[in-house]
Amino acid sequence: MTARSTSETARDIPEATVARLPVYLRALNTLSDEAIRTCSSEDLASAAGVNSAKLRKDLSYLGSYGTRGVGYDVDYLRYQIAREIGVTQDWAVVIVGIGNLGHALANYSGFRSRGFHVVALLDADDTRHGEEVAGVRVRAFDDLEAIVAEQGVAIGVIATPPAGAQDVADRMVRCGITSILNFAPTVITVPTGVDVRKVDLSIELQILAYHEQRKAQL
Amino acid sequence: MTARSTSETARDIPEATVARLPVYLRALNTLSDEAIRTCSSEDLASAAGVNSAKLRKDLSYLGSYGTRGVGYDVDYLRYQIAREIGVTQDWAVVIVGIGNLGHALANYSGFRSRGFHVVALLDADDTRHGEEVAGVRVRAFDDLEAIVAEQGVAIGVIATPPAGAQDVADRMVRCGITSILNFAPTVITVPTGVDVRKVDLSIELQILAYHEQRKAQL
DNA sequence: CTCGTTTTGTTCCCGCGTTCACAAACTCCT
DNA sequence: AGGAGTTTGTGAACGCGGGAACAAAACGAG
Repeated sequence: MTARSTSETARDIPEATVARLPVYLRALNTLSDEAIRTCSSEDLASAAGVNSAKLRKDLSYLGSYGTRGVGYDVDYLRYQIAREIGVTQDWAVVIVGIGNLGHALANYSGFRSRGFHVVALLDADDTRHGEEVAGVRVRAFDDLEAIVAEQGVAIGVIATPPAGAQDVADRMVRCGITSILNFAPTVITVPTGVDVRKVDLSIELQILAYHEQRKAQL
Repeated sequence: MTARSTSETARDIPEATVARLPVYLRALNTLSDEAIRTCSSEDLASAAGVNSAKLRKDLSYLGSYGTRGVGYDVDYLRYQIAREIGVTQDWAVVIVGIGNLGHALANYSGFRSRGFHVVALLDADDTRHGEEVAGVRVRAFDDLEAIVAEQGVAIGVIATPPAGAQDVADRMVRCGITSILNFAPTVITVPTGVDVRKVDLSIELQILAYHEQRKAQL
């Protein structure tokens, strides 16, 4: 293990592990709600739907937060993971594109409860401006710069039709946004230093269709 | 390359490749719309946002559909990929849970245009029954068996709150559904032979938050 | 205090996926 | 026809992630 120096340099956690930490966090929240104080790697792994060896290895990247022969303290581990992910602080999020999906995202309770705060809803269609969605007023896309500067937004969500997605991304990047979650079914390119994650509903269905077709061929 | 016998046995395509085929398919559709007849692996790769070597290797799992020195015929390759994925045929899909997200999914045009057909919307809340969403009437969750039997549904989408997701999945499996797309933020377990893919909005944001936090530490 | 039990943290190995690099194959021009 | 130029398809090397297996550490009983 990397020696933890006083400079507190962030160890590099494998990407695959980072993707699972939120799953562990949610499982720990559930356990905590059930008033369970302590759990073994086996318990937590099955709650998270993974192998226990993998879970232990994942947690070992964060540090040594368990007790051999005993297991993990649920609340303590939960805090450590939340801190590592960065959801102990609150993140301001801007959503661009208030169609069906944008609506759903704005109303999604899972954001607020996990440290994300929708500070603005933007849409290019000015007939929607002023409309209120999930307690937030829809504003013009041109307000992006001002909002990002005022509220210190680092994360942007794109829920526009595919044609406009690249433009929105470009503008977000120019404003200083460095993390983008893209729901538009198109490839967007950004400069290095900006992270993009893509969620594509129809691709997921197509992957299922492929396997379904293969099952049918037997 | 595996000799293509007359029995036309489906070669096994790596999972990572399967996940990219829909991306290539979309890129090809775009090229085709632009009246581009032929493209090189370099062209298609950049349109799909991947490395050209990876693209060529991916396509090589399907067969040898390009021409050396020339490239790929856009429409021909498009058809081959569509056939391989299984989106030349139409797939019946049932959506359970007509909240904000269920609404958005029902209205999502990307489904219909890619070979997926929403045949039923189901919700446990009977005050919603009869309501019409995207031209489909919302029905009782208890109608699931009948609908699956009648329409030959193989793919189910879960857009319920997390508490109900496992029950919905169990019932889908009992009806004979063998592919599930889960939007509920919870781990669901299914018997082997059933495929589940998970889309979790808040996990994606948390992954971005992690990287964002790391950038800020510098 | 010592021994047995439990469970973590880690090492080692294997397989998958990515990338490089190049031979094979096709076109075009002379 | 032949050679130069292009582009595919694939063999080989490499690195990352997953899983088994085990040593180290804590606890409890006697």
